This record gives sequence, structure tokens and C-alpha cells, in this order.
Amino acid sequence: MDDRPHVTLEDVAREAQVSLATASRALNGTTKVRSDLRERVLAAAEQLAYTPNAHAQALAGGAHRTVGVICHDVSDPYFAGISRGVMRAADEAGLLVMLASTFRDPQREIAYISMLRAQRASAILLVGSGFEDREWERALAAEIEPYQRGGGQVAVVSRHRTLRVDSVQPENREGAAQLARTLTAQGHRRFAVLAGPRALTTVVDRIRGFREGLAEAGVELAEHDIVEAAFTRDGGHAAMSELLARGFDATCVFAVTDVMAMGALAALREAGRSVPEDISLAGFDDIPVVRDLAPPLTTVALPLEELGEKVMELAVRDNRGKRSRILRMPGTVVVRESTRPIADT
Amino acid sequence: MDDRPHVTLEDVAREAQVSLATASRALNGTTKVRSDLRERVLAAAEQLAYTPNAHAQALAGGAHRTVGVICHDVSDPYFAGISRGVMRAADEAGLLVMLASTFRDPQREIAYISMLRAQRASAILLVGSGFEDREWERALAAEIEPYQRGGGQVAVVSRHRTLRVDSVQPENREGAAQLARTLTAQGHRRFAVLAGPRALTTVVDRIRGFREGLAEAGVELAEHDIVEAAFTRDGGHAAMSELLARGFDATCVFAVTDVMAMGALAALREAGRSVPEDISLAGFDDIPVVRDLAPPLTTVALPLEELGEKVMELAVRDNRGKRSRILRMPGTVVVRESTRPIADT
DNA sequence: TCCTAGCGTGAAAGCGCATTCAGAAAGCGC
DNA sequence: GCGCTTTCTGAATGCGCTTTCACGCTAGGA
Repeated sequence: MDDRPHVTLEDVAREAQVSLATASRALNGTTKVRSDLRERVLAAAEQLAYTPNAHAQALAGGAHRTVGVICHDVSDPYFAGISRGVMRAADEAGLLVMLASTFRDPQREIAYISMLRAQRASAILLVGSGFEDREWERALAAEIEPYQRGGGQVAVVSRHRTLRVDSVQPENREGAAQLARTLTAQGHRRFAVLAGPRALTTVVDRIRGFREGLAEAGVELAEHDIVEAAFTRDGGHAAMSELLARGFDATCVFAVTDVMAMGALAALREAGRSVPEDISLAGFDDIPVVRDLAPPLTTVALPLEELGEKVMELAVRDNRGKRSRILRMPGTVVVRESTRPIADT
Repeated sequence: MDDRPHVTLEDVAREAQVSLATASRALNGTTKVRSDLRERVLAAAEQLAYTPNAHAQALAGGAHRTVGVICHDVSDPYFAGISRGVMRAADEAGLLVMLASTFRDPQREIAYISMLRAQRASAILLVGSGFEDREWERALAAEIEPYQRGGGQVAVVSRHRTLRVDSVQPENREGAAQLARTLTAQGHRRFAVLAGPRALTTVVDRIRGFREGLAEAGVELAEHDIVEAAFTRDGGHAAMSELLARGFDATCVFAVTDVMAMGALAALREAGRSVPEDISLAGFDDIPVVRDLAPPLTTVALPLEELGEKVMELAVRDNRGKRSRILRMPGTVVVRESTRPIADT
């Protein structure tokens, strides 16, 4: 990137016939500068198409105006929604957002955090991190803690067992319980669950909540009725296919995310089962597209953009010395046409 | 972010009892360093949880390992797909990706480019930019050209009239023509088009191609049958609603993007029109979700991830002095169930 | 044994900027 | 008109790092 030299502040100063210091002050407006000098500097900068070198600014003690957001996959609608909120909040705070996808590779997650540390990013946002894995937690802490000691802000969406960080937590457990109540109220008594990796706190919480909700109606969910698969549309498809192949007697299937539910819906359609006539299907998250499915999906709506805004706000707000804050965001059950009341059997 | 001072290379050097220069060399591995010294340095770095300051590295002439990607909206599946490809390619090249959404605000687009220039990003990728607007083009050029002069790489997805940049161009025109041929072959003779903003080259190209394809079958598309709306799901919904309200005699509707087609599909469903029995509907892009719609959408498939990979590769590959390269990516018509043959009337 | 390469090392320069410090210019009261 | 304070300006310093540059060391040939 160093073909021809960049235009520097010194060039501007020379062009405007003032000292380097004056040029800097004129451009930043920190101190009063005689107006004719300022004019000259501004004109020179304009004419030379000068852009300050952010690295030099940062080195010289200027503010670091960038935050890093690390998620599993930006192309997942769940994260896309959150990242929208993050960007909006960042925009207001005048921050530049760096987005990165780890594709669920802990190694890559660590690597990205390290890079952000190197950039001296003013904040790091972890969205939907949270494996329950001792070794990974240690490695993560080894990056995060020195960063925080250096004054870096860290905030996460979802739960973390060990990290001392601010967090925005969707109420996965209560949301799933709420959904379970709704479904049992519709008369369902036999369920199957399409789960993502059980190492993720999000999955664990949603299953636990769902179980608890069912228990209130005296319904049990056997481990056998939980199928684990990848956290993707194809994962949902695979899990549903397995369920179909194995034969099962549930009247309602709960996919722990909408994305998985979409795959499940496709698998059901391919198998000639119609939803909700033959079987009811519910998801979680309320990503935008599920309204447009046929049938529109019953799900638990999470305020995704708001989640993103909140986590950004937490990271921006100064909290040195204070204990870590937790913001809980409730979900609301949205009943659409993919589930229907059935007669109790 | 300057709470406690950061660990610097000097600290490491002191701890390891070597000079600053040796510490630097040991860490970077650029030059031979006696192995016991290297060990000492590495151990010290590890112990102090040292992370090099990327700003200082950049300033001192180290490589700038970051590329910026600017798109309209990361949460749009079209861009999400492309950004996936970009990230994969960036990963291989050892680059950090900074993603930014402009939400179709030219001002913000310029601002982001300026920030990336300031960061001395090694490359800037413009995805789906391309307004046909003189003033905007001038402003854009005023940012891009100095950046390129400074050695920065620029590559774009889609067409640009004025910029001298490498580009990956989906064959919008030919793809749309192909689609038109397919539809006329199915017997359709009367069409309506749901268009995005006519200032976007993508929209212009797709409409033109569609017209050309129709013309081959002797079919004309009146300006009156083109409805312009926002480039979103809701835009498609609004455009379709307008068409329904106004009354129209088309047997087939072409939405210039799948996202708009989704909105159109919803509007049709709400109006009690069934697809494809009452009316055929086709889109463009083949974003993942359209397979899962009911009915699955006929569309023109664009290799989104590949688009992203290619544009990244263009930006990485060194091309000083050479003329700007153009990579054309063909689309393929995918006929699904949202369109059906009809009797010629 | 002495001289010359050659390899490693440390001191120091400099990347582009913000900022401190001291000095010049200008404004004020007397 | 003199001495004082108040503005504003310019020279110089340092941020943390990479990279010359020059020197000391060891190894090899004569």
C-alpha cells in the first residue's frame, strides 16, 4: 500500500505556510487559531485531498474510535438483526464498527480478539459466544482480561459463566417456558425438540426453559426426543429428517432457532407432512423471514436490533471499577399458523 | 482506553534482558536471532500478555492487514452471502475485514470510505454501490482517487460508470434476459415488474435485460407496468399492493430482487391470490431462503459467495499500473414452483 | 597466527501526529 | 510610552514499533 507517499500533515502545513502544530490545531479545532490561518490550512488540506493517518493519531494519543463485533456468522439473520442495532448505536456514538465471523471456530474467535486488542479497539462485543467448555473459557479469559486491564471495554450478548463482563441476555429460558405453556394450552402433550450444539448456553437455556414450561402441565420431555444438529437451516433439515426416519409420535416440534425451523419445515414438506395439519412446528428468535414462510411460523420474538443497541450502549458507557451489569431482554411468544390447537389424546 | 499503561515491546525487551531491536526481531521472525534469546523474548511476551500495538506497527511501516467492505445493509441476505465469500477469502489472505452498512445513504458511504482511508486500509471493497448520479459520482471519485494514488486497492461488485476500479459484475442484463426467455417460453405474454430505485445500475440493467429478453418473443414492457419501490421486502410488498390496487392484467410478475419478491408474495397471499395458479412470480439473486418459501421461488441464481471471494481476490492481487479488470459472473435461471406454463391467450 | 567474511546484536532514526513549552505578538492599564 | 497579561504560534518531544547502520563477535582461509 505504499506506492506513492501519502499526503501528510507536514505537506499541508508547508502548502499553507504555517507550522505543523498550527495545521494540526486548525484541522482539529481544539485550540483557537487565527481565522485566516485556519482558512489557509483548510484550503490546503482540501486541495491536497489530505486524510489524517488514523494510526499516527492513535499513536499520538488520539481517541480510538473503533469497536469490534465478533459473532458466529454475519449472514445468519439472527446476527444480522443484532448487528443492525449495533451499527445504529455505533453510528450515533461516532464509532466505526468492525464485524467478524468466526464460523463457530473457537480458534478463530481467539484470533479475532487478539487482532482487536492489537488495534486497541475501544470495545469488543461478543455476540452469541458462550460455549460451556473449560479450556475454551480459559483461552478466552487469557485474551479478554489483559484487554480489560488495559482499559478495553467488553460486552456480550448471551450468558457467560466465567467472564467478568457486561452482558445483554435474552431471556431464553423464560421465553422457551412461555412457548411451552402456549403449546400445552393448545392441547399438545407429546413433543420433540430440534436442538443446536448442547455446548452452547443458548441451546441449554432454551431446552431447560422448554422443559420447565412443559413440566407445569405435567408433560415430560425425554432425552430421546431431543435431536442435536448444526445450528443452521441444513442442521434443522437433517434433524427433522432423522426424526422422520426414526418415527416419532410428537404432535409438535420445537426447533430452538427459527433458522433450524426453516430447515425442518422444508424436510416436512419434502416428506409430505403438512404443517400444522399433520404436525405443529415452533421456532425461536422471530427473524424477519419467518413471517413470510408458509405457514408463518409460531415463535418467540426477540427484539434483535434492540439487543444490538443495548450491548453497544453497555460497551460505550463508562463503567470502570463497577461490577458487571446484566440487562435482561424478554421474548414474547408470537402465535402464527404453524401451530394449531389439537384435541387432547 | 488508557486506564493503565499498555505492555509495550520495551517492557518485553527489558524483561528478557535484550535490546528492543532484538525483541522485535524475535517476535516477528524476520531475521535470525540466537535461539536462547528468542526463547527468552517469547517467554517474556507470553508472561506479560504482550500484544503489539497495531497502530505503531502500521506507522513504522509494517503491513496494513485490514480491508474494508462497504455495502448497503449487511442484514440483507444478498450482501450477507457476498460478505461470507469476502470473509472466507480474507481469512485465507490473513486479512481482517471491516464491514459497514450505509443503509443506502450516499453521505454515509463517503464517510466510511474516508474512515477507511484514514485507517490506511489495504483495500476497500464496494459492494452493490453504483448510483447513476453525477454529483455522487464526483464525491465518490474525490475519495477513491486519492486513496488509489496512495496505493490503496479498490474493487467493486457491480458496475461503475466513472470509477477506474477492478470489478466483479454479475451479468444482470443477460440473466434477466434469460429469465424473460424462460417466462415467454412458458407462454406468458403480459408482465409487470417490481423495480428498486431506478438510480441503481443493478436495477437499470435487470430491467433492460428483461425487456430485451421479452422483445425476442415480440413482447413489450410498458413503462406503466414497472412499479418502483424501496429495495426491501416491504418495498416489494408495497409495489405489489399498488399493482393489485390499480388492477393489472399481467400473468407474471418479475421482482428485480428476491427480497422484493418475498414482499410481493406476502402481498399476493394477503390479497387472496395464489401463486402460481393465479399469477406467476419470479425474482433475482437466489438468496438461500427462497427455496423455503411456499411456493419456492423461480429466480436467477447468482453465485453470491463466489462473488465475494472474487472481489476480495481482485483487491488482494497486485495490479499496479495495469488497467482495471472486469470479472463477469453469469447467473442461471432456476425454475421452481412460483411460475407455471400457461396457455397463450 | 593474522586478516577477512559473515552472522547477530544494539543504538538510533523515523513513521505522522498531538501536545507541551517557551517565546512572539497584541492588547490593556497606568 | 512602559510593563504587564493574554493570545496565538512554532519548535521540539514522544507515542510504540520496524528498520537501517555500524560494530563486535566467531569462523574460515591464507
